[in-house]
Amino acid sequence: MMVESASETIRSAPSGQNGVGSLSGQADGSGSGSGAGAAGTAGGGAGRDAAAGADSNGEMSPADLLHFQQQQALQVARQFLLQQASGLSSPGNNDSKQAASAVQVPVSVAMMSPQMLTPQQMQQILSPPQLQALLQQQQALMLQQLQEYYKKQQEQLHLQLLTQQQAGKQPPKEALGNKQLAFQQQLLQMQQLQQQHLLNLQRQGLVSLQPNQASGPLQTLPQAAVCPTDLPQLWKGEGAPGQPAEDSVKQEGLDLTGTATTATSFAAPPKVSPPLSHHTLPNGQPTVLTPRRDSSSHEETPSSHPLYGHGECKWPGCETLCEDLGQFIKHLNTEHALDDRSTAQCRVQMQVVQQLEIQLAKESERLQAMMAHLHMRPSEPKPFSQPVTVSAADSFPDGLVHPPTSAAAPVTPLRPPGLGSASLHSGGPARRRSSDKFCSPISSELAQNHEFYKNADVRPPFTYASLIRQAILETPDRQLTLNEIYNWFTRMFAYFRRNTATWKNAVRHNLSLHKCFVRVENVKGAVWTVDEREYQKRRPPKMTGSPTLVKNMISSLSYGALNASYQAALAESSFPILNSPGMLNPGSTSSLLPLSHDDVGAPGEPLPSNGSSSPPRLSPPQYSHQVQVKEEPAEAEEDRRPGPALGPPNPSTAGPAEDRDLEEELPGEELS
DNA sequence: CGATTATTAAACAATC
DNA sequence: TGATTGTTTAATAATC
Repeated sequence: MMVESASETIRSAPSGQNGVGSLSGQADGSGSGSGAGAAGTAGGGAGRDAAAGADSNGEMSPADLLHFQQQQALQVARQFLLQQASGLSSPGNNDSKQAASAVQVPVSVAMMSPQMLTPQQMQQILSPPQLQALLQQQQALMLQQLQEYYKKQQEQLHLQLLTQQQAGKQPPKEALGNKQLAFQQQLLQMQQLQQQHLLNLQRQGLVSLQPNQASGPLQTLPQAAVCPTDLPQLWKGEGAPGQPAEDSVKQEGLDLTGTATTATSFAAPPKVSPPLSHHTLPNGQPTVLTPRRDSSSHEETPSSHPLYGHGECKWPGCETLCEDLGQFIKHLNTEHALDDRSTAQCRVQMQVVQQLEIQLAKESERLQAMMAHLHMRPSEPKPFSQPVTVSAADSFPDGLVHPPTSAAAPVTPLRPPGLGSASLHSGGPARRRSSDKFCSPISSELAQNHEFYKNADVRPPFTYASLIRQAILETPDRQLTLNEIYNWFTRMFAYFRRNTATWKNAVRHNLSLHKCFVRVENVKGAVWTVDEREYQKRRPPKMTGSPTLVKNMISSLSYGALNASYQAALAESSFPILNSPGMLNPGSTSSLLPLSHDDVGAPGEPLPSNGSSSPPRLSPPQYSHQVQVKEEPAEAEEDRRPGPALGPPNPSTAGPAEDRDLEEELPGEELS
């Protein structure tokens, strides 16, 4: 124990190395200690890799942003729990316990002290569906509030318009026309705002929240997470355009800034004191919305009371205004003393809570079903998945954003749906090889949960080696430059959008270390390829002798065989899509899986009988198209032949087999 | 418990 | 010159 804790503390130090230290509250607890210990040597701060750290600085924005927002989502959930808990406990301690026991959500846990929970703990306590449900509710609530808010603003606008008309004594037609136009535009834009916000809420952690947090330290963030009224502020907020993220949003946000400000100015509430102070409140009065002039009081009284807010009593059905807390307490004691009426109201409140909980359960069930539906069949034409992959190059920075996909499947739970609880132990490093093993072929699992990993800051349960291999094999020509590999990582995994120095180093390390990765020189530089034989060789030793080995070998063999045909069949269809320059994505995700049956196999050496490099039989259609459309095809071609690679459908005949078989024939070997 | 593998950190050289 | 790319060594944790 001591050791662990020690290592933990130490570990935090290196995290700072990323400069981004701040946010790297580092929930991930990536290394579960491991390397940290090595920190003993740490003294000198990485001369070169520190430089890499700098680069991480650059990337921090989108990536860390994402991470951060996820945290916020958790925070929201946490608050929700807190409120539920307090809502239950405060009104009447009498029956609250029974009520609590009834719930499916571990309210009991929540009652302990949700605030103390770390995101990880939250993740553990709440199953993803539950969390999701919580978030949904929260969102629904906020939406409601938001809509009311905007409705009010619209009314105000109407009013304003009317008064202007009257006051202005029938301004000339065109003037009026203009005004109306402007007005309509405002309405329109307000609607846009609404939608925008809605979207944001839906994506919850995935997108926006841009402006402020860039500039501000994160302390401000946690609370800012949701309050709808904050939005105008955000928009106004001199929009720190720093973020590369989310073009559309940014853009829209900019548009809106102007109008937003005007709109708000109509509606009065000065930016600093939003009319409604708090989101939340499952229990009660969304009425909070009413813009209060004297926001002064509401500004949290030092020792606030859960039933007191906005200068008024929040006891159900009672909105008595109280100047200060003292007065409120007095009011509470007189008006809501322990009597029949109060207890009855308390009971009602409990029922409300119960109802909510039931609803929550239902919603979470529904969510689960939805997720099951969406994730269980990767082959299905992903409705939304056009995003990303703008072809290797620089795609990554925004990889996380746009996908409408995120809108739909967005915040996804914190655990890959496909996996059991196994893989995630909160910070647990992915080193669990268990999952990496045969039991879950990287490709299929990746395919299944690929959306998840893309958006959730969760460490994928695969080894670096298998990931690298996957990246390489996914490309048409089975070769990638180091940088492209990096990009693949960042594109495919939210997790790898942070701590770049660390994992990039690991990637390089793995490339060098494992024989299965072969570096091929190019005119333009070097690319990395996979020597499948080596790769397969690598695994068996690990589990040598184990009874499972045999089993696995067998299964893998059959799997491989099956897969071969499957792959062959798919080769023609999916590949082109994959490669096709223009469209990219839609295929990418789905095509991804058939591609590599990867890890599964690991049949010792059974497959490629040929020790030598002779191109094995296989090779049916393989890549007739090969097209390295990718852009930056340059290097690809180089390797084998300077000529325009595109043409020859059948490369095999083309060149000197030797070097090429190295990479090209790989697919074959895999298959058979 | 020892061997193996994976991860992380870090130093360093070569190259861009 | 600084950044990137590769190699290598070491410490540590997890697994078998």
